[in-house]
Amino acid sequence: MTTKEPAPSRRKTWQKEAVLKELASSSGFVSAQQLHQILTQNGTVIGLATVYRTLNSLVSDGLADSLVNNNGENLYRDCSKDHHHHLICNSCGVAVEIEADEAESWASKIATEHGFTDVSHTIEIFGVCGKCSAK
Amino acid sequence: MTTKEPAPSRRKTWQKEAVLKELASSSGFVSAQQLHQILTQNGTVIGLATVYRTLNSLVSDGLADSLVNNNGENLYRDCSKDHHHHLICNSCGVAVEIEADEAESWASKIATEHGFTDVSHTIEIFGVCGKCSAK
DNA sequence: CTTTGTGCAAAGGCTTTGCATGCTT
DNA sequence: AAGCATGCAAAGCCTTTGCACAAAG
Repeated sequence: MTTKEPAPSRRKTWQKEAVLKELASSSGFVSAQQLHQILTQNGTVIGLATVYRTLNSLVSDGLADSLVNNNGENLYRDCSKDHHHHLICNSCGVAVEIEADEAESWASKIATEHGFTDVSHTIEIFGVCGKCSAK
Repeated sequence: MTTKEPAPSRRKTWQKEAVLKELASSSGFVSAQQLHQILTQNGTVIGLATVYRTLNSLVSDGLADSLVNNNGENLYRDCSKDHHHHLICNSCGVAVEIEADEAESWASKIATEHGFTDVSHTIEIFGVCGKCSAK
């Protein structure tokens, strides 16, 4: 396994700015398809492939974070936002932002103990929220 | 979004036993395709679709856990095994099993506080291991 | 005998890629 | 002018599904 590195973005295009802007104005994680749909609805005509490519380059440039949800979709988030995690309802999909200082420090401690550097992590909790389990 | 529930398994077949047995003898998480490949190599002739279906029913029966990795693949694990997490090297792919009691209890505490039930979580740490960063 | 499980192949959904064209520099 | 970025469509992957046949109860 080798870390793949899509070429970083060298040129400035309105497409990239549009994607980044929309990503920034979204709260929490968004999928590439959602982002594309939102842009389209806003009247921005942009190719789906471009959204994917832009998102991927944003991630490799460290401008965005990504994770994979339980449906196998990639979700993206503006990296400049506070680093936090989510508690996601498997039934209605609602995502609650949670404080994860404890987990944060635990993760970095573990990584350091094992000699790892350039550490990142994925911490997401799934379950069924109160409303849904009441049904 | 609604939690889907494939019908639970009612009949006993050698295919199910083979899948469960192989899952049990695997350490950590395995993908459906890996499992199918292993079974095939062992001389067990079984359909890929059957492996998928069996694995899914094992999960809904609570006999197996599943998660999605960064490539969008579903990974499965025998539920009876210890619950642990991984520290994964982005460069060489080595995966170190880590103790995560702290994180475990933190996760369930958070979920409970927010009224969530049927909780599961994904906690994986990525980084570059000592060997790779030395290169 | 009835019903569920299996196999195979086709279909689905998300993401990546090839290629020609357009835009940035 | 030269080269990266974009769009579109085709191709790739993993997973699910339809259907006929085999097996379990």
